[in-house]
Order: sequence, then C-alpha cells, then structure tokens
Amino acid sequence: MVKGSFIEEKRRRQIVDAAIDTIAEHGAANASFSKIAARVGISPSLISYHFASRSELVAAVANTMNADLDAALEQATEGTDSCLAAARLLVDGFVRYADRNRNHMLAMLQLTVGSSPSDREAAAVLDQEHAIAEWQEFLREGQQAGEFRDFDLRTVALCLHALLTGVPRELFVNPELDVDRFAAQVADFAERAIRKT
Amino acid sequence: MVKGSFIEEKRRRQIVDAAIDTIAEHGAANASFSKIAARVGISPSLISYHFASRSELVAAVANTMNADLDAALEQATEGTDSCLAAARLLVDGFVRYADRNRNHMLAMLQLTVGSSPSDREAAAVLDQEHAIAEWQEFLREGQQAGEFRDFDLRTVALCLHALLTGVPRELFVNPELDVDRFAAQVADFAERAIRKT
Amino acid sequence: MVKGSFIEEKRRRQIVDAAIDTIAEHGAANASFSKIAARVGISPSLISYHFASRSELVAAVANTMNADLDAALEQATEGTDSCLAAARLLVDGFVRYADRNRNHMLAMLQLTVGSSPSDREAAAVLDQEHAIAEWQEFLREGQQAGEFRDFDLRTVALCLHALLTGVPRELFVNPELDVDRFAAQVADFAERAIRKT
Amino acid sequence: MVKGSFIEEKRRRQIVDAAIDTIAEHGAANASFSKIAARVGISPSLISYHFASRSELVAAVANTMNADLDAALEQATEGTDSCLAAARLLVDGFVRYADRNRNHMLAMLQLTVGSSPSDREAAAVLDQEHAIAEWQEFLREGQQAGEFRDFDLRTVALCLHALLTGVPRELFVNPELDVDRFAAQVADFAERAIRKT
DNA sequence: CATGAATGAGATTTCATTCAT
DNA sequence: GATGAATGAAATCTCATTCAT
Repeated sequence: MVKGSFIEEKRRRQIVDAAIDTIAEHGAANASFSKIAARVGISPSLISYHFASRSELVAAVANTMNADLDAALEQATEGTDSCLAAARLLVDGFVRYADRNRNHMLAMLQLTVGSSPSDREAAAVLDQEHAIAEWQEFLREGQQAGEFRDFDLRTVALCLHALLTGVPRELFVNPELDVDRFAAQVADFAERAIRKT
Repeated sequence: MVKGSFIEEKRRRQIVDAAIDTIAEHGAANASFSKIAARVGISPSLISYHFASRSELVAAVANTMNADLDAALEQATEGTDSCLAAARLLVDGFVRYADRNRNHMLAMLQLTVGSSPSDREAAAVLDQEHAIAEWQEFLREGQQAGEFRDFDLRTVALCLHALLTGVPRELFVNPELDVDRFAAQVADFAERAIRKT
Repeated sequence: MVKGSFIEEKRRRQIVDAAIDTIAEHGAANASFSKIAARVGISPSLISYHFASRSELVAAVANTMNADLDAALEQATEGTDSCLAAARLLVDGFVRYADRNRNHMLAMLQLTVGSSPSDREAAAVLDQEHAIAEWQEFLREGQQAGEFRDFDLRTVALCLHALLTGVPRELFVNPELDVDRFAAQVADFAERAIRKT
Repeated sequence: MVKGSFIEEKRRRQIVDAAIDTIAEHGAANASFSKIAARVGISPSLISYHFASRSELVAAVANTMNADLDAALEQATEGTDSCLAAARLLVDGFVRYADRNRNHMLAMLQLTVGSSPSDREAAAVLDQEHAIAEWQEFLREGQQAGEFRDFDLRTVALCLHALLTGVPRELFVNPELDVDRFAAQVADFAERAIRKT
C-alpha cells in the first residue's frame, strides 16, 4: 500500500457511501453520476476516475452492503443454543440492523429489483439465493433438533426471506415506528409459522 | 363502437402487453418505447400515437395488471365463511395467479420499486399501502370472529404482504416448481402465523 | 367545373380560413396541421388530401389574404383627386380594413416574419416589395402634383409601409381602441411627414 | 473568476452569437440546437452543457441584444437639450446601430413575432410595450417643452416604434444602401410628423 | 371525400465516459 | 488527484405525410 492508496481509498469509500444514499433515495436507475457526485461535492468525472465503469461502482456498493449485513447477522446469533431462539434473534437482529442502516436496506432492495440488467449483474453478490440457502441450512438444523415442524425447507426459507425483505419498506414509510415492538411482532409471526406445535 | 376502435383497442392491448413483458425483463426505467415497439414490431412513434404520453402507457399497464389481480383474488375467496379458510384461499389464489401471470407480477414489482418518479406516479394504482390496508381490514374481521390470534394489525398485514411479494421471484427462478405443493406450504406458513392456538 | 369541385372548393376555403386564424393565434411556425384541422373539426390527413403539401396550403393562405387587402385598398381611394387626401384615405382604409380583419393582418405579419424559410417562400406573394413599390409610385405622383415635399421616394415609401405594418399589433393588443380616432391620428402623422409646407 | 470561467464565457458568447445568426436566418422556431451547433462547429449537446435549457439560451440571446441596443441608444442622445434634436438622434442612432448589427435586429424581430410561446416568454425582455412606453415618455417631455405638436401620445409612440421596426428589413434587403442618407430621410420623416408647426 | 394507422425525421435533454490541463 | 469541456447514444415527443380502407 503506497501513500496514494490512502486518499484513494477514502475517496472511494466516500463515493460508495454517497452512491448508497442516492440509490436508496432515487432508485438505482435514477442514481446518476451527477446526483452521486453532487452529494459528495465533487465532479462527476472524478467518479469515472476512481471507478473504471459504472458497473465497478455498483459492485463496490453491493459488496460493501453485503459485508456489513453479514457481519451484523453473524453477531446477532452468537452463542445461542436453541434454534427457535436463534430464529427470533435473527429476525430481531435483522430488524435492528435495518433500522440502523435504512439506506443500506433500501439500496439493496433497489439494486435487486428495478435496476437495469447491467446494474443488477454488477450487484450479483446481493443475489438472494445465497441468503435463502443459509436460511435453508438453518431450518434443516432446527428440524433435526426437533424444534421446527415439518415443512418444505426451501419454501419456508423463501417465506422467511420474503418476510425480512418487507421490513425496510416499513421502516422507511413509518419513521416513528416503535422498533422494539415491531421486531417482536415479526419474530412472533415467524416463530409461530415454523415452530413445532 | 366503430370498426376503427376495434383495431385501436387491439393495438393498445398489444402495446400494453409488450410493455408489461419489457418492464418485467428490463425494469421500468429501462423499458423504453424503442424496446417495447421492437417487441410488437412497430415503430416507436406509433406508441406515442396510441398513448398520449409515457405516463398514459404506464398507467394503462398498471391498471390492466391491477384489475386482473383484483378480479382473480375476489374470485378466489368467493363464498367463504371462515376467515382462516379465506386466508388460505387468498394465498393460494395469489400463488396460482402469479404462476399464470409471471410477467405481470414481475412488472408490478418493477413498477413499485426503482421506477422513475413520473412512472411511479402514473402507476399509483399499484400503491402497496392500498393492499396492506385491505389485509389489515381482513385481519381485523378475523380477530373479531375469534379465528385469528391477538397481534398488531398493521405489522401482520405487512408480513403477509411481504410474504406474497416474495412469491413471483420463486416462480421466475424456479420454473419447474410444483405450484400446488408450493402454494400449500406458503398457506401453511401464513395460517400458523396468524391463527388462534 | 365538375360537381366534385364545389365541395372541394368549399373545404379548401374552410381549411384556409382555419389556417389563417391558427397562424394569427399561434404563429406560422406553430400552426401545425393538427391545430388547423382541429379548428375545422376534420382529421389532419384531410388537409394533406386537399393540399399537395404544406407549402401549397401556405400559398393559398397568402393569396387569399393578399387579394382581399388589395381589393379593399383599391376601393378606399376610388375617385379621389388630391394626392394628400388619397394618402389619408389609404391610411384610414388600411386601419379600418385591419380592424375588420384582425386575424388576416396578424397572419400576414406572422407569415412575413418568423415563419420557416419554406413557409416564407410559399407566401412569397406577400412580399413587401410589391406594396412598397406601389407606395413609391403613389408618392411620385404626389410630388409631381406639387402636393408632397421633396424626399427620397423609396425611403418614404418604406416609412409609410412600416407605419401601417405596426397597426395590426395595436388593434390586437388594445381591443377597446377607438378606431376612428386612432386612424385619424395615424393619418395626421403620415400627412405631416410627407406634405409640402 | 477562475480560468475555467474564461473559456466558459467565450463558448457561451460563441453560442449566443451563433444563435443570433441562426434565429435571424431561420426564425426562432427553426433555430434548432443542431443548426446553431453546426455553425459553431460543436455538438448539439454541448449547448445543453453550457445552457441549462433552451429557454436559458434564448434569454441570453435576448438579454445580449437588448443590452447592446440600449447602450447604443443611450449613447446616441447623450448631452442633448432639444427634444426635437434628440428625436433625430434616436432615429439616426437606431439606423446606425441596426446597420452595424443587422442580424441582431432581424433576430429581435423573429423573437418577438412567430416564436414559440416558451421562446417568447424567455425573450420577454424584448417586449415591445416597453419600448413604446419609453417613446411615450419621451414624447410627453417634448410636448411639455413646446417642441412637439399636440397628438395622442400612445398612437404617435406606436408610429415611431413601427417606423424603426421597418428599418432592419431595408438594411437587409438593400445591403448597398447609403446609410447616412437613409438615416437622414427617416429622421426627416419623423421630425415633420411630430414637430410643432 | 374522409379517416385512422403508421412512419421517419427531427427536436431537446440526460447520461456515462474521455481527454487535456 | 481532480476538473471542466466535450461527445455520442439514447430517451420521449411532434410533425407532415402516405396508404389502405
């Protein structure tokens, strides 16, 4: 790492952050370099200087958000034995993370839906199959442990994933939301849907 | 209705259909008149001839899809007494409708997320709050009837709405899906989440 | 003249009249076939049917207006001996004609100024040189008769022409105008400018 | 003022000049970015880069021409006591200015007549009522000073304004014109029309 | 005689990107 | 590292005109 890289990295980070906010606000298709640059207070051509192409910027955006969320969820379930408890913790952790990073979640939504094919390709790391597979694995463990009822693994993984996907929208639409209560209600919903009766 | 109106209506329908497919495939922001026209095999300016503006086309697209879905769901729950049964029928009806009209569902998603402000305004009829409010009303009845457990109306309405929102994606990703089984699993998921125990 | 020609001629006249009004209101460059057709209540393509091209329509418009004005001015000075009196009568006649045919005058202005080269070419009959030459001839007679002072014929012809060109604008801007008084004032202005002292 | 502003200002001026010539030649409604850009030898989108919209360009054109003419006329009458002399100087100054800036005068005419509503709005500074009001005020002073005869202020202001409006056309049609003599003849015409006898 | 369907040209504007400075 | 000037592609929309009916 040469010294130049430090400033470089700082700028890239700045641009990525601005891109996230812009995508969250206007949608990926309407997040032009002009809008992003204006938010940082730089000229649009500087974005082209730091990122070889729009795709590279979008990829950086996707990777950043993906890494953040993964870390947060891993931390949320740390040291839990019960699968049912872990399920609640995952839901709760997700809601809280989404609450703290509303723009990230909105931007993720905008990038996975509604973006141009080229942007979507660049954000391939956000592919939902990955998350679904992880849910599936988690559910399998819960079934084996006898905590979860009998169900089709993939379908219920999809359901849980879909459930969480709807969370950011509410946080955005309803900024005064009582997050604790909201998280608990969603966790209840999920728990009853999957637990053994 | 003169003869001219017949051709006119046919063309409009053709264009709307092509627009739905194009929006489903490329996203609303990238569904240009050129792309839509190419799909029909006409010149882009002919779209302007049949629709006064892009907004009018988008509105026609949204209204078409909205009316179709509404009709399907109304039919699905026709003549049902039990709220719990109605809930299952709604889920089931939705999945089946989404299966028959995959592009419609994708296009609806694309229009509600990531589209330009002007497109979103034109597609206001697809506003999700409307659907959520209807779920909320439905849940209230179920609670009063003693069929549903005690929960926050809005939050659970959101959860059900989110659940269904995730359906079209799976139909698209997994075209070989056993729809009957899938629908039943999703209905199970929803039923257990809301019923009184 | 076959029978068909009668309807044909009536339609052409209708279209020309509507074109005059439209040009007067919106300017030649903004007088599209759509606007003109809408005024008659016909379809734009019917204009193309009756006139081989836009240029032909514009030419018809120009010829119509030109013939009307010429006739009116000829009548105004009929049977006058004094050149000075004739000058006043011309000015007066013009103002009155312009008052009765405001749209014609505005359309003439719009066609000679501000129209596309192609429209201007089509309206060549409105060429102002013709009018100026007539003024020049009139002034020459007045000088020879000793009624007019010594001046450059062409320049003063231009001045009188320019004077009248300004009249329609005032009639339009100021619809409540006392036309008699206005005409008298303009005639005074012109008379003093050219008479022998 | 940074260096960039210098190039920027030069380009803007270049574009405005080209726009004036193009408007003078083709009329405002037909002075497209393509035509203007071709005259400068740049791409049409560069005009959009330097001017936020067509309206802004048109406004710049109008303001440039208006300021130039105002300055010229102010200078022409500087330090004159007699109103009659001032009237002659105004006419003379106008003719000379029009001679030096033929395209400006033609463009002004084209912008006030026949341009699109949006262009006309952008060029509102060229509004003729303003010029007429100034003439009116000038004439009032001349009457009070006893130099001008008794006449209707507005009508005679209109006449003088119309007189000058006709000047550019002659300069354009007749490029070999003896401007001195022409100006003197027009001034004579105006003087006799308004002076006290 | 009249229309509606259709087209191609041309308009302004936005965008990502390049290049000289 | 950063900018401003510049471009070409693509977008929606309007227009005169053609053609089958």
